[in-house]
Amino acid sequence: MDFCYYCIKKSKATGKLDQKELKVLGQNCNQVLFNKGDKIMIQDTLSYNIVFVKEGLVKVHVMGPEKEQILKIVKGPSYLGIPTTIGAKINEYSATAISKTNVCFIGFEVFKEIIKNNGEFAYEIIVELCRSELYHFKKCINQVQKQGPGKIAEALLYFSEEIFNTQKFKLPLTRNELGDLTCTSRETVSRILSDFSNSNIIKVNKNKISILDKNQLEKISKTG
DNA sequence: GCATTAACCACAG
DNA sequence: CTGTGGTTAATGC
Repeated sequence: MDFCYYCIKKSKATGKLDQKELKVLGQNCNQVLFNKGDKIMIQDTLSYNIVFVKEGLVKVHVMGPEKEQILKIVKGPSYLGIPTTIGAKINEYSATAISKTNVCFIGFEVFKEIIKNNGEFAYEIIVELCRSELYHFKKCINQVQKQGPGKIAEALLYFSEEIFNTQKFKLPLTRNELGDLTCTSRETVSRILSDFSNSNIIKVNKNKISILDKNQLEKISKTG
C-alpha cells in the first residue's frame, strides 16, 4: 500500500507529505487507467472523490443551456476535481480522457484531513487553484473580446507551449471540439485553420499541426 | 449604404 | 468528421 510513496508522478503538493501521510493517502486512493474517450467524471453526478490526473490529457467540459462548452484541456500531473468536490455536492462539470490517461481517485475525507494537518501541502493546493482561477479569468476575457483568428491562434499556442512543448503536434481534438473550446463553430475553425495554412503561418495535415511562424501567430493572438 | 465577421445550412468527399 | 459555398444577421465605419 505504499504506491503513493513510490509514485514518481506525485503532485507538487503530495511531494510535501511524509511517508506516514503518503501511506494513509495510498490506502485511500484508487488508480484507474482510462482510454481515449472514456468518461472520468460526469456532470450532475455526486462527487465523492478528489480526482488527480497522473498522466495523460483530459478535457473538462460542461453542457451549457445551448451547447457543449469545453472549459479547458488538462495535462497530468494535475488535480481536476477539487473545486467541485469541495465546493459543491455534485460534479459541476464532466471530464473525459482524450488520450490514454492514468487517474487517481482520492477519498475526500482523507484529502481534507491532510489539508488540515499539513500546511505545506495545503499551500501547494492553493497555488494550483489560484493558477487555475487566473487561467480562467484570462480565457474568459480572451474568448469574449477576441475574434475568431485570435481565439484559434491562442488555442494553437496553448497546445504548442503548455501541453506539448513543441512546434509540431497532433491535435487531440476534432474541429468541432476545438470550436467548443474556443467558442466558435466548427466551420469557422476549419476556415481559420486553412487561412493560417494558406498564409504559411502553420502547416495542417489532418490533425497534425506544425507552427511555422510563431511570431505571426502570437501577433494574431494578441491583437485578436 | 457598404464592408466585415461569423453563425447556420447544405452538400460533397 | 471536414471543407466549402451560399445566405443571413449584426455591427461598425
